[in-house]
Amino acid sequence: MLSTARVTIRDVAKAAGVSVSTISKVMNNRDGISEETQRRVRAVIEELGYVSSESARSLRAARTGVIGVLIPDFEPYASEVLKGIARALNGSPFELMAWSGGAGRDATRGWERQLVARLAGSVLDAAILVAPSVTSLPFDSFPMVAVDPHEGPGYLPNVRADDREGARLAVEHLADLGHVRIGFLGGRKDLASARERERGYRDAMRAHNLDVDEDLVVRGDYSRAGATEPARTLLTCADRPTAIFAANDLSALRVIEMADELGVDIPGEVSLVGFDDIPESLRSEPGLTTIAQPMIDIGSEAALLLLQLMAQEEPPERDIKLPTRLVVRESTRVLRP
Amino acid sequence: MLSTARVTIRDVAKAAGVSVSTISKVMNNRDGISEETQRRVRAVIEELGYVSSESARSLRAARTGVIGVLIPDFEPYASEVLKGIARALNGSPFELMAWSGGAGRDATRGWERQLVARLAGSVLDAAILVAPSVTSLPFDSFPMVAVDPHEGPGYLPNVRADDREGARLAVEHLADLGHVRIGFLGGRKDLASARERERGYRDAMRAHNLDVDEDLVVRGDYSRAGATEPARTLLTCADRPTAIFAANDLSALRVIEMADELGVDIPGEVSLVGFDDIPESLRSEPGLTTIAQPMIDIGSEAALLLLQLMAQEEPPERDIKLPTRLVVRESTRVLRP
DNA sequence: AGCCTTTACGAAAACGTTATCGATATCGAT
DNA sequence: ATCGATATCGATAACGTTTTCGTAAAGGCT
Repeated sequence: MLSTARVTIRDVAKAAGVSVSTISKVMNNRDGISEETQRRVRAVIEELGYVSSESARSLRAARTGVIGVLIPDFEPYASEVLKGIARALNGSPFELMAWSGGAGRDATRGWERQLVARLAGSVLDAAILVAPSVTSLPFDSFPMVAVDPHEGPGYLPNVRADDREGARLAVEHLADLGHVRIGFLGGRKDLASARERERGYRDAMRAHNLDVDEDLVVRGDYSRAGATEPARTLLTCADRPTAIFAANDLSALRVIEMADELGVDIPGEVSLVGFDDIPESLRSEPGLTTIAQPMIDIGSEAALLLLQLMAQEEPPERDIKLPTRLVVRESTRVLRP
Repeated sequence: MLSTARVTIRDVAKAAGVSVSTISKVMNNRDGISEETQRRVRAVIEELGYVSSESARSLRAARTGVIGVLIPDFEPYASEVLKGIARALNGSPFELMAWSGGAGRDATRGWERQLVARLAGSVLDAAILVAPSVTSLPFDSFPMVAVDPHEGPGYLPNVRADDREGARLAVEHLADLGHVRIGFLGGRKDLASARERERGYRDAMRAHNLDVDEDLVVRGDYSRAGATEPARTLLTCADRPTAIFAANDLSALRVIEMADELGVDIPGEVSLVGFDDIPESLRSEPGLTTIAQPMIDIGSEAALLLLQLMAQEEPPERDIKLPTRLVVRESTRVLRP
């Protein structure tokens, strides 16, 4: 049982007294093999515990039956989207693989371009790209769907939240609480979502006749670490804002940590709103008021869209935008003068 | 740019006017290639946008630089563990891949056995198995670590929670609240964790001089769907228990749904404790009292252990057991007669 | 009996890489 | 000028599959 060498299709062929091609045909349920031979071959396969090598199969075969999700990192947002994708693919004939290549060496040309090139057509039959940052991809016949992509509609078929409206909800909530000096901590500038949320922020500020102090507009990269300096800037600047809208929850959670370090009370001195409603936001102290986006549904919709693309069907909608909603917890409070 | 055919190493060789071997050597930073040639080759690679095919490379090369996490499904528990693994692997030279093959056709011989056989040695350099159910795996030289495995210590190097103690905490909590008729909804019987939690339940019942009514001991499979019938049994049986300890949160959440359907009030009529403390438990109505296990830490520890194994180091401990703790929310209440 | 179709199987060529090893060319030393 | 060492590169054989195509045998038909 504890064999060190892999048992190959050749071993099976030899043991069964037939050719390699026959084994392959049996494995893939091709016809042209007699019942009798099939039985014998299957018995040998079972006995030797033969399983075909994925890389060899991928290399040769046209289809692999696996759908890949390419993500920058296994962070909370991607994890939730993944759950949704898995749910939608459950019962389909496809296997699901998630590959995180963000930290890879060659970030210059876009991690997703590299990953797609490496995996497309051989390892993968199709892919869902989460937060891709490149404009074009060198593959036309390869089915792909983007979630929270770089470009807006028109680029790849994509699924996203209504980022602008969500941002508007966030600012409106703060304005309703009486806040005037509202700072903004932005996200990865290469993503449409970050730009849209900033637009929503500016729209809503204007709609409420509030001035945008450009000193209070800073940007991170959606990651926890990337939010450190922007958060410090906002919390320590001369005329500190009384409220902050962070473009995603991970950044907002970093603001909470920084505030704690700096002795700034949230929501006593500063109110804070995030975006996403990742599970972690529920556990923070104080609980984070945030704009919830339906991450699981986004994943499911993306998977469904991809399935349609793979079936050569023209999907009814190639730019799917899902609604957000405000979730009020403890990180926001009425401004007291 | 929109080329339909893949650009192979041969194309690059032709374009650069050198042999295929030279391209390969440049790609892999082997020496024996002059600076001058390297520059020219790299330029062509850049120009053509060449990226080597993962499957071809996997097939031939000894190492791939990829660590795989094999999970039955992208459900909350596995997702949290994945976050921990990703965190520990961040900064390491390895890429991370998660493959979900549980739903695969051939569940008979154990999904992880199939997956390992398919991926080991070619696609993957090493693997972390989450909740594997097989006793032995046909690979000795392939580094593997199990999380929440079938067997207890001695099988594969593994990381797990202190399941028995956790279960004890759960029952003790219910007993302290005055409950006597305490039901148990078990998990996948092929996993050690499920057996340990049941043992912990029985231990604690005995320790509190409570009888275990075998009619109140039912079993699911840790999944939401699998908990449906056991949950119904417990909630509709003649002499209904006043409290239920579910072996994991997913099952507990199903109990909440069932109770809602059946018009049973939680915690008014039945108290409920889960196990895991997955993010979803925080959002349930009522909030689920549960035994928290450090899923992220479990993932990190597993990754660290795997790294040691891959470096041929003998790890200080091959059976890592992490502590649990009781988290009281709203699904449990003092028994009122 | 002759011919054509069908069935069952095998030989061999891919798939795109990496690794081994041999072949030049260059150079310094005798 | 000869020799041996060193640098640079290319042919070629793998890696483990799938697929195409050919072939032999068997069967059905006139």
